[in-house]
Amino acid sequence: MTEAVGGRSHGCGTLRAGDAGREVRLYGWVGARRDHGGVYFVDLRDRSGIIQVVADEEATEEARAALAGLRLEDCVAVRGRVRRRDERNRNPERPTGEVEVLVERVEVLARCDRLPFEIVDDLDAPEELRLRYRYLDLRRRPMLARLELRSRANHAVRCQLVEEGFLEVETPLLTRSTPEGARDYLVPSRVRPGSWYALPQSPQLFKQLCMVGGIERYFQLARCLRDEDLRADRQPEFTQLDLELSFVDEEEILAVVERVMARLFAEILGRELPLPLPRMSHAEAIRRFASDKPDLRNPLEICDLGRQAGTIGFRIFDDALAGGGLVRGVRLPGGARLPRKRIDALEQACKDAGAAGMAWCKVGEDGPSGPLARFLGGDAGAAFLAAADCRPGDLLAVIADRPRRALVALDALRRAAGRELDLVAGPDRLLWVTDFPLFEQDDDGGWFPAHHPFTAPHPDDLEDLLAGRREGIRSRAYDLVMNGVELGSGSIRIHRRDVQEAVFAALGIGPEEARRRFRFLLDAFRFGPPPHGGFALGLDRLYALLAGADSIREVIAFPKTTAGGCPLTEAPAPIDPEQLAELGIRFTAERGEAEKE
RNA sequence: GGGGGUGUGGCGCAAUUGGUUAGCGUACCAGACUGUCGAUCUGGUGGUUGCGGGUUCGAGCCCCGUCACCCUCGCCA
Repeated sequence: MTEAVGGRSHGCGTLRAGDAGREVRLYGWVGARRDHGGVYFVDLRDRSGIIQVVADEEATEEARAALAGLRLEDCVAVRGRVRRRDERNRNPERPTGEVEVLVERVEVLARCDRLPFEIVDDLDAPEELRLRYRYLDLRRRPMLARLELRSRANHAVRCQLVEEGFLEVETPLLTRSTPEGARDYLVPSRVRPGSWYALPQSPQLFKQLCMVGGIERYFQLARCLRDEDLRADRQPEFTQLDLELSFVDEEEILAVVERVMARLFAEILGRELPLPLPRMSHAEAIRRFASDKPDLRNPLEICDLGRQAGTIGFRIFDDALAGGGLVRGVRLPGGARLPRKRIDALEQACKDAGAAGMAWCKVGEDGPSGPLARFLGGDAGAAFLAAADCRPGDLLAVIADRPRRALVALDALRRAAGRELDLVAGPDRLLWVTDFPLFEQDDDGGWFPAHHPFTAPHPDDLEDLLAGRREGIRSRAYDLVMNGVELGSGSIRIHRRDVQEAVFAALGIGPEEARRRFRFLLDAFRFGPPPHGGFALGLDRLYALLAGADSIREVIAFPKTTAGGCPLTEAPAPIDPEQLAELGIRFTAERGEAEKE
């Protein structure tokens, strides 16, 4: 490669005692330097690992000077001879710690400026800074390890599915708006001014078209784009393992996904994932955990106090029930010993989740105490506590609110209580949540698809659906949940025209609107569509869990900030007026001002 | 769109109730040191306290606005 050193012969991290005496040519970056005024050490690092390069009295004066002149993170080539270290100088902390490379020749390939942050494993720098210099962040071992994990996991997924007869198919990025319900990213068409592409929120319709096309078993590591606000577990662009199968029912789809998960557990974590995974209906999950993605490592459960809450004379409960709301609580076994401050923290968690407050009482040997206690004196109070199965030493926390908000608060309460009492423990807990409702209702009473409008209804509810009912209709949709995180979801799709029409009708989508939005799919379904269904697994979330990372940004090479920006490229950015003119686009005055400069 | 948090040399932090010249570690620069391994020791450079305004004799600290980032509710099937 370079004339002075010669072509690369080894990776730094690969050298072992058996290589002693060998001449090696290494390429990499300068890590720590240690200068003893006569003997110089440099930790040379490449992707394979770190090796100590040394210049002592055996090295030429020129080589010693060259090594001593290196700075942190210079990119260099080194030629030298591997030698075994004296016993007292070995470093058992490192795989290469038995050897070192006596330098013969050093060539600086590129100097490094002063660094914005240190290249160390336990870096504590602002994330924004790490993102602006992501290429430096990636030099850190933990980042490299996460990207390696991601690459190995992607490979394992592909191997498993190809072995099972799946075909990897790429679908368009420039497409038209699809029915997922999120905001689209739009791309203007130059050749057809006024018309726009949409970037895919998922390949949903294309994979169904693949089924009509006879692919039978499709998969893709698909990039998906949604213009919505971000979170620690949400990016505007993310990757999902998208798959679809023909001529199968739920059982085969769930089994395939389970085998993929088991393979990932085996290859990435080195652990066996016991199959089949447990299943729970959506209704049961809501009832017991106030969540459609319960963390089963948390043993706390929700109790419904709606029947007793109206009998104790507490106006907040009465009002909630009168307004069609819920009164439900969480019993914290042994929670009576919690100090007031910790209980306040629980209430704050409920308030943060949108609840007006949290009623609570401690249960003692001689009756309840705390704010709620004065309503719990008589038989009604005893019945109330009994309904929650309270025993002396417990803390009972109760939420009374409109149904949706109550459930959000109860979920938050359960999570916070699990944290406060340190109850969330044990091995990873995966489960299927099944029998989701087909439709959900927004606060204005409008109905929308809980999954998407091509989800098949549960066979037992088909008659009700065709009769025009919406409430309580179950679907053939299912979610995969791990440790309280929704990893993915899927469903059996509708392939019967009358059922599809009934669903559209239930959603208030008339025949014209249906044709306008989904014509290509409805057309395709005229030509002998096979029964089919599929699944989509959020790989960023899954890999974050497998890597033990707090945020999916840690397993994405170049992630966005919560405002959807990229600190590295400074995207999104204003563009030239000429580009806009060519596309026939003009900003409104207000926006135009903002974009000027 | 709503709520909360953070913002002080490149980076991590400190600075009494508002009070002298904004301090420490690390990185960086220079010097010393022949076996270190996140080397050590000595010395040094480096700050418009995110930005704008206000209160005050006096603001890193108090008030208002704004920006960026993070968390969260809505939103995202």
